Amino acid sequence: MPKKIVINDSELPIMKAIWEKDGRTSTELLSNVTGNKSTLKTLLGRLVERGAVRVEEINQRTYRYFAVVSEDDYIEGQRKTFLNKVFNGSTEKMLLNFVKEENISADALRRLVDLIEG
Amino acid sequence: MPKKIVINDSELPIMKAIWEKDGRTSTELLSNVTGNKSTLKTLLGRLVERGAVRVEEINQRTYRYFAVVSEDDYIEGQRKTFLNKVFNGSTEKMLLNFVKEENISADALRRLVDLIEG
DNA sequence: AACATTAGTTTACTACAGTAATCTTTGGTT
DNA sequence: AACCAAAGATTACTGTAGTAAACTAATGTT
Repeated sequence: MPKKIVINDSELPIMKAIWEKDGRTSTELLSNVTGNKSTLKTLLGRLVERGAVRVEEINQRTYRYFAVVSEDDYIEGQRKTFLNKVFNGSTEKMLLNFVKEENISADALRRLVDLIEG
Repeated sequence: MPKKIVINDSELPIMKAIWEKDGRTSTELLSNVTGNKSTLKTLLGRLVERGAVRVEEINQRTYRYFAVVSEDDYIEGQRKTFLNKVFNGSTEKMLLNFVKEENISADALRRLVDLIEG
């Protein structure tokens, strides 16, 4: 199995910017993320190192950055981790908790039902 | 605001054991958790240090452990973090994703609707 | 051409999670 | 009383996240 590529919290804003628009140069990219530029550059470098992001060299001073790990991959990983860790893998328990604590309306649920049933 | 008490992943099994039954001695407690005893003892100590767990001394060699951070507190923290981090705080997006990816049935949702509407 | 600006690389430091061995008591056993 | 087993405390080591300064190279500006 290809070992799971981790994206940690400080790297996430950078990934989000890449997901938002693939193939930007680092300048474009990082101008869309807040924080110390040097730090951001380090984080971007680590993402590349670990294979979450792919670089394409345009010329000696311009690189374009592309997501290797997709947002869906990321969400899936987070969802599964969360579900297992907090609700022992039970979607039922999870749903119940969200509905109760996040005040999800009956209407919102009905809309979901409609969506499923087409 | 009372600063948030973090419970990290390796500590979680210990907390779960405490939530399951409050007030056990460390021996009872840790026998319900797998892993190297020395490690577990360290983790339990850190939980006490950080105030997630409270100790009551019975006598010089026996202590009982009680949860200060409740399971609900923990779940709430995790839920909020997850929601913000992965779905930018949108319960709608989150629900949609779970329903799609975790194959939640229309029936399960209807049961939730009933529950809400009483 | 000299220089400042800026992109990208290297180095670095702290905090903390994860893991566990060792040391120190102290209560139980022979 | 002597000793052992076990509880708990102390110490410790590695890896990685988070943060950022310093260095280097290349480019555009005057």
